Amino acid sequence: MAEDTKSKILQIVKEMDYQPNILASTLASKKSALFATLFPEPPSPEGYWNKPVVGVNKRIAELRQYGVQVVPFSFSQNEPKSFVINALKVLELKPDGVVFAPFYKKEATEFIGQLKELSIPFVFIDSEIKEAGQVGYIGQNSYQSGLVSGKLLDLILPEGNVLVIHFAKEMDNQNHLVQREKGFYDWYNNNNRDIHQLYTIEIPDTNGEKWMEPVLEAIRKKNIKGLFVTNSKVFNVGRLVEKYNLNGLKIIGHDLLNENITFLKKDIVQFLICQRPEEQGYNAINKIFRHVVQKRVTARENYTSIDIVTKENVDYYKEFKKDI
Amino acid sequence: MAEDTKSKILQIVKEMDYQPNILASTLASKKSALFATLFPEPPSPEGYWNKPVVGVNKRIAELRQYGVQVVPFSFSQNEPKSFVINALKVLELKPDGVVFAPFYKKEATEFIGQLKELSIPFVFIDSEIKEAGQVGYIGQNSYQSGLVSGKLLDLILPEGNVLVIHFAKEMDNQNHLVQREKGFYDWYNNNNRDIHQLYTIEIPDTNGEKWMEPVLEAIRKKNIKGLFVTNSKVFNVGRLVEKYNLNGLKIIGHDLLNENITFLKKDIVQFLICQRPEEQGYNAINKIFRHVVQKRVTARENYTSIDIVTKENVDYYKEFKKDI
DNA sequence: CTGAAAGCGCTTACAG
DNA sequence: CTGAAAGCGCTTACAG
Repeated sequence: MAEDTKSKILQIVKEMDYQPNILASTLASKKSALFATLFPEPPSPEGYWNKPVVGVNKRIAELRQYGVQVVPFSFSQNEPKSFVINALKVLELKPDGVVFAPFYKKEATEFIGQLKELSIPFVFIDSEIKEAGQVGYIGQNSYQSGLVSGKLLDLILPEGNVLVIHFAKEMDNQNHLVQREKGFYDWYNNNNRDIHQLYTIEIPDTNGEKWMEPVLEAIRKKNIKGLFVTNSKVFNVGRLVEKYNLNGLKIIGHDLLNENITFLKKDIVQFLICQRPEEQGYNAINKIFRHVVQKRVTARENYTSIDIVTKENVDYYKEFKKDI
Repeated sequence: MAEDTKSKILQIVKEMDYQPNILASTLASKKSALFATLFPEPPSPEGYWNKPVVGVNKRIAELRQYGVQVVPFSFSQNEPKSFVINALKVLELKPDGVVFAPFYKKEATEFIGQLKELSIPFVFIDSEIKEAGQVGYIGQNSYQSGLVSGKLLDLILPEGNVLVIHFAKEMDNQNHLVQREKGFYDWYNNNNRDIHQLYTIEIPDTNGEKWMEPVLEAIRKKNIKGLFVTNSKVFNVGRLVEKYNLNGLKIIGHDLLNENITFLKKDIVQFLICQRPEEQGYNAINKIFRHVVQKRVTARENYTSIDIVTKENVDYYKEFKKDI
């Protein structure tokens, strides 16, 4: 076709503001796509990592019409090797896209190399590795959420020292729990709140109640009045408080697990910092779908809001609604 | 067809888990729908009521494929008559559904009667009238959000009295500003916080700076140390604070207007209670669409979260993202 | 390389 | 009342 005819037509297309009918387009094209997810395995049906899966499934159900399918994989939160094994399974599947949590920095980096070799696009969820060639990241800015936690604990704690608890093991510098801790400490440092002394403790294993001893000892010997738990496992501290009848403590943790909500309502936990994990799962699938199937450009980083949840507003965060 | 043949077929349909292709369905059916919105007119391009409109337009753009159109109407925030006039225009249009803010109780009730007579379904946004025959409500639980404001101001205010400011006029009992005030007072009453005395003032008009006088007088004569503004117009108080160089005041208001964010970042305002107005507009259109076009059943009440926003987390609330 | 034809999975008007 | 045919607005394989 002659160039000027072409441009004339495009001109008219523009004038009439023609918008292709996306329904007809996807119906006719019969494209399909296979995705894989690789998330930590929740230790119980109440665990945090069940929540992103809810959002994933919701979006997948909607996208089934578009011929989209997903195969879920998971790995142990205490076993870097299980990440490697399941990452391998993902690669064998040869999916059109992957959504995963780069939980272990080293192992995740290797996996990323393999994905790139096979030209499989990927989206990070929950925590991120910068500039790793990802389509995008869905999750919180962990450092900033630590700052918020610091501010809030500072606000409600007139005196006494503070204990930061990581219920986790194998943490490296990239880990978002470490980033939260860093933000938290920085609140106290940047605002010269040195009337409070800060301590950190790492609890790798909460089977049984043996883990309680060092925490209890720290609380008693170090005049701890405030506690910050860097992940969703703040319910452990709630149990400790009830078992030993501790009172006067101010406690901040993360995420709306049922047991955490119970402790929030009992006023044992004062604030939960939340991040809408179902929405993250939903949005992560949506992002890889838009990239792979619809070839749309999406944002590199979609930071989730840092929700401050108390007894009084918790009821309006519990539901996940994408269906209004 | 014989009954048993029918049931046999339905049996197979069930076994195969047949799901109709919604793309093909809407493409073939060529249904279309005309909706109307009736919102308060924002006093400036920065005003709160521009935000729900953003969400409305976003959803409408997506639904254009489905043959959905919307005609927007608005009314003055100071003129109940303008509500009546524009409600009448809505009725003349004979839309298939209406989304509106029942801003003036009496006038809204009359409008509702007329909508029902014409069998036009409607969705409330921002504030609600209970049991009025609405398809649903999208917005905050205002009373509860008042409680949250009370708690937060209480938390940051060691001593002194509190002034509640309504920048509004013609408020009746149903008004959600009154509900917010009620929740706020109840926080102080229920927790026996009578070391603080509470006062309320109504400012109907903020043209010029004459309105500042009574507020300033109250602050000075009544030992006011904390202020709670029941709507998005807390920036007025910010201006007052800067003009008269007041300091040591603790201020809580509503909504992420740019000027409010500025005062938040300057630490003149300590907390903003927010409600994702763009999402509300988006969801309200979605709700009327699902009801009218898709004949789906939706929830009667979709309470928006009561977001607690500070200097530290505000950056993660500013964007409206339905496009990830 | 170009253009007409078939088909995606439904709905609906219409002939029988 | 029933069932076959046409059509929704696109994509893509294919004949020329």
